[in-house]
Amino acid sequence: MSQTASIKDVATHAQVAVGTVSNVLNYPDRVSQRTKERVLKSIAELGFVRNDAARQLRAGQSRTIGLIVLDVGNPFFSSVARAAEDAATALGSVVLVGDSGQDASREAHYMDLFQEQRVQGLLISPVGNVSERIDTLRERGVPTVLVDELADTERCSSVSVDDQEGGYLAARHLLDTGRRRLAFVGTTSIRQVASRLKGAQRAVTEVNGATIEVLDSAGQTVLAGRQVGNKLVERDPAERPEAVFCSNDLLALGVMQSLTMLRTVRIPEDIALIGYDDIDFAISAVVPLSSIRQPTEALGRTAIELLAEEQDSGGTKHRAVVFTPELVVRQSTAGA
Amino acid sequence: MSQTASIKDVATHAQVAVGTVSNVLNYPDRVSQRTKERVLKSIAELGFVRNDAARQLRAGQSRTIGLIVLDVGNPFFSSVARAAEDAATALGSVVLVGDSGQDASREAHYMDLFQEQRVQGLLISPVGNVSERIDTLRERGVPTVLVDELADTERCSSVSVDDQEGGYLAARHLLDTGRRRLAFVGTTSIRQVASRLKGAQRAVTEVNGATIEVLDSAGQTVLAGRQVGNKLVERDPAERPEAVFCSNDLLALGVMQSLTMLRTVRIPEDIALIGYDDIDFAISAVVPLSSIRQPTEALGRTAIELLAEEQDSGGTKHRAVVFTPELVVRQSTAGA
DNA sequence: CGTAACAAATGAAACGATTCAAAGACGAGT
DNA sequence: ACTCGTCTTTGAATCGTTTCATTTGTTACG
Repeated sequence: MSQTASIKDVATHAQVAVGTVSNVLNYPDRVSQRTKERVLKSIAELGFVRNDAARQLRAGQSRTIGLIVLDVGNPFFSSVARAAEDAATALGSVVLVGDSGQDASREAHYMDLFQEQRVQGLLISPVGNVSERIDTLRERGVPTVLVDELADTERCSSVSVDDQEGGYLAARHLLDTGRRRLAFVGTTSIRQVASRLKGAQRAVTEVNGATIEVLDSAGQTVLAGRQVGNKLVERDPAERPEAVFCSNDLLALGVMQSLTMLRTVRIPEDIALIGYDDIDFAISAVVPLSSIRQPTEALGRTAIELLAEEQDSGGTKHRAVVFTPELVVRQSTAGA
Repeated sequence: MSQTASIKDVATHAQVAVGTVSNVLNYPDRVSQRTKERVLKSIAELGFVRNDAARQLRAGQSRTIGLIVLDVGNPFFSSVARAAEDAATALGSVVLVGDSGQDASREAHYMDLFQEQRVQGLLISPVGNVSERIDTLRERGVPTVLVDELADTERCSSVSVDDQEGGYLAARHLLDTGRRRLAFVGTTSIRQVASRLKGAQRAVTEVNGATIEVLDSAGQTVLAGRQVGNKLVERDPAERPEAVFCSNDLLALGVMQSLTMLRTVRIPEDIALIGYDDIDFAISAVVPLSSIRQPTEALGRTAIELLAEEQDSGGTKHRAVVFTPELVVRQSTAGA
């Protein structure tokens, strides 16, 4: 009783064949009421629990879906992850979450892991170049859905938000409220960030005399934001931008901390500030933060839906769903 | 080539026995240089990837550790989870994270799941009464470590933070800064929350004329905090508490949002506010939030260490590690 | 040259579930 | 009593890996 009982133990105990026990578990209708009861009783008495490894081995596939995100600590991703989990649970699957931390080797590590686990499918916000690996996976019947990244629909499906449009919305809003010398803060090596910048630059070209300066940050965290903010504070006031667009809210909150720390810079009077993602904490910031809202629940849910579509079609049909972001105006970009 | 190659395919391709391939993977020293190279070449050519299910089945145990938290969206837990993941990775294990959402049935669901997966061990912040299930698991050789909850060391190990002390520290600080009519906000049905309240009450009894009112919240989220905050705003100013102690920072941020929304209540002049957890966002709040800091990284890391100890000792030795929380004073509780 | 000692390679058995062709049980119809 | 059809049950084969007792190959030494 100390060790775990197997289906064979249950069969012996209930005096039936192993196949019958299996049927009770998987096709209850095939089994007569009497034996079903007897088997269930034995299962309860022995405390039998299915061995998922054995089941998977036989099935050749797990009921697991792999999800690789750039940072689980980032509310944007944790929200997407939660939505994906809920949707997957409804389909009887489990989501395994891996955090790449924007590190290509960690990303590769998780891909290896998921491949060993024979996951049903993969949802990924890629860091490195993973297209070859995705091709390999597809050949092997493991569909992939890119998350927060537009896919070539020849290869796989994707759910994303129009980052260029989001960048445009943010910059346009800053320009519309009278700011001209803008700064962009973000890790531009990340594709989404680069797109947001591109959108912002487009908005800037539409307005005469507007400029945008790019400040690269070491990551997309609150800490990285604080570092950039400190540099801004050190500058001669005349050299400071009139408005700062951060590629996510964590960065923006970090920048805000630095700027407001010494009370020499006022937000939004001296410098307007806008973030991206509209995380829950944006509204509670020192100065409530304007932001670009992304439909995280829809992203997570749709990712799972597309994965199911891929599976149903045998990995032949791909679809790229693009959501549109939304400007949320708060005090940090109030009147010029 | 479309389907996944098995170890047998590799063996055939490299013209060796399956056992040899297995040895190349698991005991490279037992294999001669020549064959090792040949096998590795075949592995690369066939794109062989280990089938983890088969390996687990044979091993009788997985390299997976289950972690069940109350809410992954809560930075406290995501930080603990990340630390645990890092520590587990160093030991060659993977952490599977389940979010119970403070729902006993979801918690049970994840426990079932983890048991089917034959996890190496379980880390859990319990919601419901799980002690019997933990006993069952222990009998079956699956050690459990309670996270953020003190364990009876007769049964299992635990890592926790002294919640009563934390509650005491928070309330004492409010009292020390001259506040007398306190309010406590939290979901008191959660044990940690109840302990924090108890500690706070202890501090209150030490000071003449001090009182503490308990406001139960529907959950421990920003939203729940906003609801409580709205009720406070609706009250006659004379009826409002002088200081509010929230059982976590999310709640506190929510309360802060409500109180500062209409600018009728000033923090900390009219109402002082202190939270719990000291999440990254606490410092960036409208009014930087005082809080009680918990050593999340140490919690996660130690949890994995204790799990390893349990495994080494065959589940006989248990240890309860209790960390001490720390008061972090910011503007939200500034001078009386 | 014989043999002991060691290294390397072998391949069948085992892990625990699912599947499926085959056998068994039972009742109805003739 | 016999056959047919339906419902239930059986148990061997299978999935892919690891393990380990055994065989095969090689070297060293007397």
